[in-house]
Amino acid sequence: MGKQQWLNDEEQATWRSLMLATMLLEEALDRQLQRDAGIPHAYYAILVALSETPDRALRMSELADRMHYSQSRLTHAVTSLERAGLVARHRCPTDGRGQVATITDTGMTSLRPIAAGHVAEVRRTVFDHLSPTQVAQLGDICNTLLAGLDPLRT
Amino acid sequence: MGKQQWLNDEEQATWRSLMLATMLLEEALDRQLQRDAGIPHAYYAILVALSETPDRALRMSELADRMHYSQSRLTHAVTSLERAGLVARHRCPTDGRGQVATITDTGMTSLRPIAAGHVAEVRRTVFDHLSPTQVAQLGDICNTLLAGLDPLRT
DNA sequence: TGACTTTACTTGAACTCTCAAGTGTATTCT
DNA sequence: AGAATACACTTGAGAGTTCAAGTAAAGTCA
Repeated sequence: MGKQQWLNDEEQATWRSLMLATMLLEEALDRQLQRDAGIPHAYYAILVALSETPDRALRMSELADRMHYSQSRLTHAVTSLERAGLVARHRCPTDGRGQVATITDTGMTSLRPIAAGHVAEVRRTVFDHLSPTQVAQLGDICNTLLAGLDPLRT
Repeated sequence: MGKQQWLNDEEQATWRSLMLATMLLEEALDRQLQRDAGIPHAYYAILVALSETPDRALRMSELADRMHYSQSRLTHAVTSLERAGLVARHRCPTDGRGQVATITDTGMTSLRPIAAGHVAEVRRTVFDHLSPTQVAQLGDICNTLLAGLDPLRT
């Protein structure tokens, strides 16, 4: 009744390919970054987000929102990045509850070669294999899914 | 030289959408299974693999290969599933080093409604939003990527 | 046969993430 | 102002994954 319960053959095949491809892709990205930079992909993404900000700093909550990470996840991550000297934390001047995370000079300096290695891996695993048409198709498909997955998107 | 170092705008946009979509999708799948079945997606996949096998049993190494999990990951997972009574482990009769994992009757009985709930979530998050053309495109793209990601594939 | 190597799996520690609970600071309401 | 509530972030425990090291049973070869 209403919705069918199972996937048809084409959906099934696509689903299995998607699950396997995303799993292997994430593993490849994590392995490369862990090997060459000693940080997981999720932490690298935080550094990138901070580095792209005008003053290299963001409130914890704003950063968590942009990354789509939970506050707790972000706190743990920033704690670790702080220990590594790549990020610093300061009290927010305008809100006593808040904290501002900043990427340090060391972080910025480290990031450049790390980003180059990461992009090379992204090329190697993904874009080297896809035609421009496929890149466009994949982008459309992901944006379609995001509309359903991410209620915060416009 | 040779390869360009960065991504162009279209690649960049596709890449960010892909990373976000796969992250949110996995979170949705894990949350649904954790909530309704008390197991993570990776463990659910093990149950499915065992249930699809003729005699509901597989050698640990064979199972690890099929799942693309490390031996260690599988050992930990099966240990947990065994504690939950969903899987059993026996010594392999033909190889003293080996272990055979079996999905128990309890496991099989539990699996049916769990699978139904999972498939509903997959539909809700993915296939309800994609046209048949997009499903085919996505399948092609993933298979293309898998050829590069998974050296074990023919 | 007996040493050597390989294979199959397990173990334990370190790390990341989630979830629930906790701390301290604004904000709101009367 | 004072009480109640909401917000920003942290903390700690539990669970899953990885990695390196460990155990034990085959297989190999002199």
